[in-house]
Amino acid sequence: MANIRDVADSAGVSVATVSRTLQQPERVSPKTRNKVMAAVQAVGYKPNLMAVKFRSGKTHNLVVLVPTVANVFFARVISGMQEAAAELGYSILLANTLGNSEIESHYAKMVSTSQADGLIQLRAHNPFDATMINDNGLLPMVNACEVIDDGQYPVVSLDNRAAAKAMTEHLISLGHSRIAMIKGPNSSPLTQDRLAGYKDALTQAGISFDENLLFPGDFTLQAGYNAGETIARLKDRPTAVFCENDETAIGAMQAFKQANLHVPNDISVAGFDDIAFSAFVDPPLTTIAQPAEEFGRTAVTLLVDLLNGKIRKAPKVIMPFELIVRGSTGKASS
Amino acid sequence: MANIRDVADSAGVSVATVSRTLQQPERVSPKTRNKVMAAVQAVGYKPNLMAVKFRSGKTHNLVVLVPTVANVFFARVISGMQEAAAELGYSILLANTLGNSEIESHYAKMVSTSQADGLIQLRAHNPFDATMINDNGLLPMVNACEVIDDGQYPVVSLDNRAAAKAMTEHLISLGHSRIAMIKGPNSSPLTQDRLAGYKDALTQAGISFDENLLFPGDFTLQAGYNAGETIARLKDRPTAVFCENDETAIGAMQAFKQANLHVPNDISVAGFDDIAFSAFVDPPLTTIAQPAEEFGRTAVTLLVDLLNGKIRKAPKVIMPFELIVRGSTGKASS
DNA sequence: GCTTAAAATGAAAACGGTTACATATTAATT
DNA sequence: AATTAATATGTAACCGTTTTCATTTTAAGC
Repeated sequence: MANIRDVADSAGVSVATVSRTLQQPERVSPKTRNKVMAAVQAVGYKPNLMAVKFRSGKTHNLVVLVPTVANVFFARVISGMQEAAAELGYSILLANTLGNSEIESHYAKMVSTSQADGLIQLRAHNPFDATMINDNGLLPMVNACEVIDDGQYPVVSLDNRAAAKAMTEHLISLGHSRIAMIKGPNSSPLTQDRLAGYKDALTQAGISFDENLLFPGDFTLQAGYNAGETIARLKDRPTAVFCENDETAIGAMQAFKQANLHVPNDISVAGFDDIAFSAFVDPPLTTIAQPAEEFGRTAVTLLVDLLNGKIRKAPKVIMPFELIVRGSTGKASS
Repeated sequence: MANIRDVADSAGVSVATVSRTLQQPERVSPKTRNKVMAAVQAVGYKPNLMAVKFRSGKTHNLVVLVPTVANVFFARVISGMQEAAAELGYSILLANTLGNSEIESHYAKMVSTSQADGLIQLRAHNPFDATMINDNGLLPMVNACEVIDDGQYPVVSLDNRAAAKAMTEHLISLGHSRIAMIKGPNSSPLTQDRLAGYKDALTQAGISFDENLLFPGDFTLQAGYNAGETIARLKDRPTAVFCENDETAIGAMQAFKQANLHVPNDISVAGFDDIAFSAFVDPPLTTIAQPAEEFGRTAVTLLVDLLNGKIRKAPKVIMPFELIVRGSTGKASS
């Protein structure tokens, strides 16, 4: 494998000149620039980027911790990240953590071991023990989507509370007053925020909150199905179910159908995220759309700014949401 | 940031001893080992892995080119990869190529620029121009899932032809003889193989192949929906539709429902892949299950063997499939 | 044409580890 | 206790770049 010295010899210049030609072409005369470029071609030179990154101390790699790439919403976020990263000259190292904190640590350590410049977390908690904290005590990190905002790190998030309130208001406006909620994991801030928004809307409409209408879930199809089965069997069945994500909603709808309940005539179902499948289930799912790709783009941009010292105080970016009304929600069947 | 020299000074030994303590602990006496370990703690030493990888020439990174992480089947494959990689001491660098050959090149070049040791492709074609081919003319690469087998690289694949034949036989056994197929992109070898299997079964059953029952698609929900709409409108409608993946099948089912066709009474629908959603649509989808995680594990294992020179001739691994019969296929309504 | 500033280039020292080789220490053998 | 082998440690070269600093070349100003 040809190295920079081979190029230098072939071009009859010093290695410094070769390096400069490649890094800052304007700093070398057009004449030598051409000589060097020709030599690069001639010897088939490919810079050893491991050496470059080592020497320069900048890897231009960003680690992204994603709970599971199987989540179609995250997949869209990742697409946005990759776009923005490419534009800014960075590579994304995607870590599919599966909620496993060992895997999380493994990849997070890439920052403290100089394999990556910064970190983006799509799932906010405090995964980082002291061993992976860098010198000034703060990792170059951005939290996106699911954030715990302790003011230390930049965050890009949705106003989940407002979105959940908007969806609940939609259901109330259709005449529903017994509205169940299938939650995400209690440990998730998303769950808390969406629950709060749900309560906000109830309170505002003068509907008293009923703890018994809350059902546990974990954002999976199966959990939605399980909760749906339970709900279908209730004597005093709610007329609407608000699910904290679309997978849950699709699972619940399936359970309702198998229990011979018609959606939305017998029971309305609403989701959250607007994943691609939601438009193709029967009936199509009413949900909250999030600008997923934009989440990714913003997170990357923020992180790169942070790395370049362009950010002093940790900013908070709130992304807009949109209520998408489809066929799965309808008038309450009193 | 403390470096190896700081540790050496603190422990009162040479840098070589520190390096040995960390890399091959058995080669240093227990006494100094303890001294060094204590010093590592004391100064908060974190090896600069960029330096290690540069010096040793082994990055222990594997690049994985995935057409789109949004494909839930690929997501499972990736999970398997990450597992196997972790066990073998490798990191997966996931590249979401979106079919964009620039992104593909960008990440594939990580191998020729010493940022990664090898490459796994989940979508086989010939993306690599000469500039990214290494010295001996061959990249350390494994093709998985969707493979063009030119005998040069190890492959891990499914017998798509046999699987498609099995599914078609299933439909024939239910009395169907007019069986449509919604294809994937023609450029994909998967499409060709599955089409061949479909024809095999028809031929074997003495059913003549009808070109007009072939419908274009691209593995997306929308494409399935579009094809489904077309099929629903046909005067001489087929009684079954075999879709080359589950997304397509789910899209088609939705179109059928909106056209007031009942699945499977009016028309049977079959998919391929057995993604999680398939069990939760109405009716649940008959499909072909693939050992997705095992695909990933095998691909990684193969690549690491290749890197370690344990493989001489490019092996071909064929993974098993399973026909999963659910509610979307039923007796032909003559 | 001479002086001076600016631009282009080269020599060599880093960067932070690993590792071959030399040397010192310890253990084994007689 | 002396000799030898085995083990432990140290010295220094090296990996392929970038970058500082010194030097040379070119351009500018008068």
